[in-house]
Amino acid sequence: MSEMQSTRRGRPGYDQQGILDVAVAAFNEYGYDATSIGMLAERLGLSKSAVYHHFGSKDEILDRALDTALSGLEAVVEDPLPATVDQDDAHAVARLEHVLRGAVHVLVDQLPAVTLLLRVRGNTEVERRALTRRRAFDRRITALVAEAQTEGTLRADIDASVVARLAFGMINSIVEWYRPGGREGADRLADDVVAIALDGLRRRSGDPASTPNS
Amino acid sequence: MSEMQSTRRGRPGYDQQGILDVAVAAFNEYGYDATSIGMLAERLGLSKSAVYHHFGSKDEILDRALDTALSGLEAVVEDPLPATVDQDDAHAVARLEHVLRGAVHVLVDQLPAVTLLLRVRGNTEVERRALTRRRAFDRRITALVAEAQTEGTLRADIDASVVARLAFGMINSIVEWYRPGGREGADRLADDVVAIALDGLRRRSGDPASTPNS
DNA sequence: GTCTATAGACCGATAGAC
DNA sequence: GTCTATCGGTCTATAGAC
Repeated sequence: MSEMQSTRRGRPGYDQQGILDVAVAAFNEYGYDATSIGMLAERLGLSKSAVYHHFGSKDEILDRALDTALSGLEAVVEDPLPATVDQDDAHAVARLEHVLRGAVHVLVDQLPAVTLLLRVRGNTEVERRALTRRRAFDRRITALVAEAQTEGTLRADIDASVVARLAFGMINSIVEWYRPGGREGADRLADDVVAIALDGLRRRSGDPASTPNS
Repeated sequence: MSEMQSTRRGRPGYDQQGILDVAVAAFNEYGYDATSIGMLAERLGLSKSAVYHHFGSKDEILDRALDTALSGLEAVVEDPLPATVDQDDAHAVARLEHVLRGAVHVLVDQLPAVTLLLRVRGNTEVERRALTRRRAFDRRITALVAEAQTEGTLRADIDASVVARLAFGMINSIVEWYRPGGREGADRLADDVVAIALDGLRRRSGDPASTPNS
């Protein structure tokens, strides 16, 4: 967000966000380590030194990109439910469904940054800080699952942290194949994820007949 | 498999499999690109040249490791169901469940190799060949899902390829957190995956009460 | 089968001119 | 804000002795 291409003056060139977009795309394409500053400079039509004018180090570029993804995800768990379905006996499961849908949307809206985040392994200090924030996010999801199990709306025969990990494993895997402009929109995709995770794929007696809509 | 530590003769040292194990562990820890032959040599207690005696290139090590994972997964889809539940109206869904469980087991048994496979992005010829084999595997899963939808045992309101991708996204995400020797065994984990994917997390009226068993 | 030594290329980062 | 030039370091791979 920040300033867009509103009132930039002086010599034309890249601002930090413009360089960031190109860098994240390259990191996702080749991997962070395999992407040199020289390659970024080439893609930007700049020299290496010009890139170093905008960012102090390669690590700093990564840091900024990961913050974009993490901020988006953190906003999802902090976003309270629009108080429509409030205060009944399915409060936690409704919040969980809300969070699952929100996560799918963040993932689709910030696809490059989230893709980068999910490939971080913790080999540098910047990466370890990002993983710490990711784990805090995971703990909040696990707590939400446990709450829904306690209120009786979620099956309680599977460990809450395993549920949280598998559910978000399913969501996170979307970055491996989702491409904007495809047939599947974010809303539809969120519907599919929620349908599988909460209600399951198996058709039970009493289900209405349905046909594929691809 | 092949020969194990049976009848090796001559100067003691590593065979290809021994080097492979160390290499895959290092690739997973630091990433393939960030792992130098020098680091492998150091871990093995050998020189760089000694490593090049066993493998012609870094790429060849990767190729062999990916083949291990892919062979395991391919064996799962080719493995016919033990003909117990054969020939009823739930043939395809039973085969799908069998494949889901088999995939979890391969993933747990060959954790390092599968982990490596799932991080391949297709930047070299070796990686692209591996991705081609992975896509062929995905297509067979999608076909199985479509078959189960046609026979009426799986809900048909979600595109078969989306179902296949999300289900295997959930399974594949296990490599991100599963560690051998943990509380969760492979069988138990496969139960959990099948329970969520096929029956869903939501508790429905009529479900027996249950308690967590962590 | 393992070693030392070295080649040739590329890396991240800096200095300083314009 | 962008450039050229360059430093010190690391990488994959090869050559050849033992």
